Amino acid sequence: MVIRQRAIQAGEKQVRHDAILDAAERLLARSPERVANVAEVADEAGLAKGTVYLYFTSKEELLLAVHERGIDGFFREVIARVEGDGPVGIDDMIRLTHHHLVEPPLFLPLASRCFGLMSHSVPAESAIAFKQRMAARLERAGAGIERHFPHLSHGDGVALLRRSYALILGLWQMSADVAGEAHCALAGAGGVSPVFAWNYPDELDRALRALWQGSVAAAPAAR
Amino acid sequence: MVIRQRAIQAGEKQVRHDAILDAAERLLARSPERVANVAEVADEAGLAKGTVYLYFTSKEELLLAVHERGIDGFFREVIARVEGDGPVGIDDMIRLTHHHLVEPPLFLPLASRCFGLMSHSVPAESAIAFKQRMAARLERAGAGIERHFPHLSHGDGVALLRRSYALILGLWQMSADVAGEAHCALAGAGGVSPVFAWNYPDELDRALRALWQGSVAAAPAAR
Amino acid sequence: MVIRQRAIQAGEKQVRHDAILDAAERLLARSPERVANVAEVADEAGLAKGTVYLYFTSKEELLLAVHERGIDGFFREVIARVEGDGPVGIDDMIRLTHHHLVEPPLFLPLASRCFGLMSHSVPAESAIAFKQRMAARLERAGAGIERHFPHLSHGDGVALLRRSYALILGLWQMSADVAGEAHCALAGAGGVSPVFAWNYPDELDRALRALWQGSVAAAPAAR
Amino acid sequence: MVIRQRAIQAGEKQVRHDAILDAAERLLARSPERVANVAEVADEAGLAKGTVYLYFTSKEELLLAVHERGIDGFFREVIARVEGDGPVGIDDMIRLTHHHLVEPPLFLPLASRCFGLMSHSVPAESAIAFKQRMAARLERAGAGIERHFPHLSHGDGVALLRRSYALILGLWQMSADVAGEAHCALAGAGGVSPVFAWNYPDELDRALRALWQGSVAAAPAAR
DNA sequence: AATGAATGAGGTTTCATTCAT
DNA sequence: CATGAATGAAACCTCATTCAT
Repeated sequence: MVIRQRAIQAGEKQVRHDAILDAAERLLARSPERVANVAEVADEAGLAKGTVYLYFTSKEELLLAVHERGIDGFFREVIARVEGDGPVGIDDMIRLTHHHLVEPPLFLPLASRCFGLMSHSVPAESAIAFKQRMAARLERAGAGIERHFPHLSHGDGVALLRRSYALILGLWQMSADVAGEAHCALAGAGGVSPVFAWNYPDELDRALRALWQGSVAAAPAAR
Repeated sequence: MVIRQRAIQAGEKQVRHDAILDAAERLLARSPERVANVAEVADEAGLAKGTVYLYFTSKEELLLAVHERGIDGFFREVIARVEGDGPVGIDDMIRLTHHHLVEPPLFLPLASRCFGLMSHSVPAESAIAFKQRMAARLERAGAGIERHFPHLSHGDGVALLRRSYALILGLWQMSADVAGEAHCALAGAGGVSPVFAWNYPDELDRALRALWQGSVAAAPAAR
Repeated sequence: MVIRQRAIQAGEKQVRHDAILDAAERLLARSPERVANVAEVADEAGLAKGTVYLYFTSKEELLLAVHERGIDGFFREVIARVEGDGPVGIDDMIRLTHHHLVEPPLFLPLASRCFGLMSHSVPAESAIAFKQRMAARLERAGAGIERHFPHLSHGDGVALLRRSYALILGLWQMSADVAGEAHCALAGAGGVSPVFAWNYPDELDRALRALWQGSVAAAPAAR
Repeated sequence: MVIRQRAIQAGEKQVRHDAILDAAERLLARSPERVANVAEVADEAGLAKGTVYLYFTSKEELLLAVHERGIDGFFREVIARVEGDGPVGIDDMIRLTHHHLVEPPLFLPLASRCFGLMSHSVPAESAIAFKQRMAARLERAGAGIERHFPHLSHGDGVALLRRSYALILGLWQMSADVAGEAHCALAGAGGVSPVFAWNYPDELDRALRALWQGSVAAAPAAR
């Protein structure tokens, strides 16, 4: 392996850090059905295996970082919107969701894989730190949302986001479930049954819309 | 290992088949954080490793079968209720959900693990067959539900079940997420933040109730 | 790898167990300067890596077993001699030592490597069991020796063996010390210095003889 | 890492050289059960990893140097004593041994680890140089001892030191052997067996005393 | 049918050493 | 001289699956 430019300064290190995340992301996106091993990630990043371990404590932490970056992109824009001056409606929120969480081919598979993968392997400290960063984002986004939908009271924004995320993830898993191709095949074949007459993006759309409409209306669901 | 009586007749085979599922279920329930390996399952069932492969093509198929049995229990009772004579309300549905899906310690971890585990490892045929059995149950349950909630139109029952399941699974994963213990710790510590001020069973209850109330009311969410 | 005859019965298993030990021994003897890895051992035994782990919990336990077998051969013959009818003299003991511990090319390198290697890695249970088996042998051999050398009192036999072993090991390490070849080179070159004018087998001989003579004489060293 | 003053002059280099040895020694003493890695040594010395390699060809050479320094301290005092004017007795020698070799927590673990570690990794040149320095010390000490114990003839002093060292090292390894804690446990439990009824310092004391007494008496062991 | 011995691919992590800066 | 980022070989062990008995 050619010795690449060394990352001496903090900025350069950040670049390399991100390059590794990019590599992992590319691999994940390329074949969502499996988790790349560290050797592959290093290779994809044009680095040696050991170098990856200079930037990430373990493979799990690397995956968690990729995941977090995906979430972060979503939250940053949500927060920018809800804390900005313009009006924010349900459609805007759904559009953001699609753009950041549904369309990128890697987000959902990774999110789905992060459970079970990390619960066990990530040291408690990292897990807590992750959760705290997450909480900060959630809280800010939730509060912002509450400002835009006057019928929401304190805590409703966060709860809404939580349920949205549950739907996003849960529905995706149901569609990706056992052999998604099979799903398509059956949908085409059986045809009429409402069991197969759905596809993930549309169904998510409807479900989210129902959830939000039900929540921001005059008589919101209990927090 | 003692050589047990050979299962010659179909009935005996079914018994052995179920014994293996029972064993896997016990192990899963005993330590939900890990997936038992085949040797352990065989051991727990009082059989040899090779014997497991006489009844299940692969480990994945075995897990899928355990999962399906869990789902089946739920659907059988749902169908019995909605096709029975008595009245059925939202509370009844939520109670059944809790009883079959939330309370058994193994269901959710397993369901969660079934994605990603099976999507790629289970041969298409098995996957299709699984989906078809699933579809049949769903359809019957969905239709039954539609009869009990007059504002639902055709297909709404199935959609409602689908979204319910998404919430059940999605919320559980969020709570089990990265190191559930960390969650508890933070909940106790920070205290005030609505981000941590929730627990799975209660939140699921509220979310399901909101979903169903919103759906079965006069102006249901679009299918 | 060709599937070799399976070891079904206990006897066959013992054979395979020993075959693995033999393989490890051969490798150790072939290149005493390094510890073979498990893959090599398996290969040398004509087995797969995994098979080695069927017979030994870990690599350390395997090495410990090789070591113990070497010791065992020595003790078995010592015990046979001292518990037999014939007379036993110092020369006999020294001869046995040479035959079992000095001449086999693997014993000393392995013994030397067993410290530090195992202290950390072998679980306490195994270590205790090993020590207990060792103690039993030592005690029997020590008691037998005391019967043949009337001036020895209780415990002197064991102490004598202990010190003998210390000399065997300590002197060997000094000679094998930093690059044994260098030793030879210097011995030939400088010539006259008593520092280099010794070789392991002879020096061990003299040291053991002095130790035993001093110990079994009328006024033995304090236990 | 702060860029420390560069060592331009020979004296400064020696200081840095020793600082590295000190660091290695401290780490070894702090946790005798493991060999520190180069990064730790550098860190402990307040230097960068690469700097260590400016002063030592390899990790092995570094360890060898630490070891040699330990031996050197012993020999320097021994030589001072035996070449001094006062009388020197067996007790004095044993006292020196304890002070320099037994009591420092790092000496024996390191000495023990030096075999096998170095035999193959240290280039011949270094090994020869090491041995020659060692020989010079040994010879001087041996000769001095012969002057103080009139029954010793030429070469006996060196042989005595050699055997002493073998006992020191050999016995230590036997006591440190497989899981020293186990040893203690068994010693407390079984109680009566002479196999466990010993501890290193006392046994070494007795063994050395016996060796020296037997050697310096009128009829010494053959050289 | 049942067994369980044998297989061997597969992945993570450590760390001595090098060398661009 | 000093640094520390980068390297990549090396080694362990697990476990799903096969197949001789």
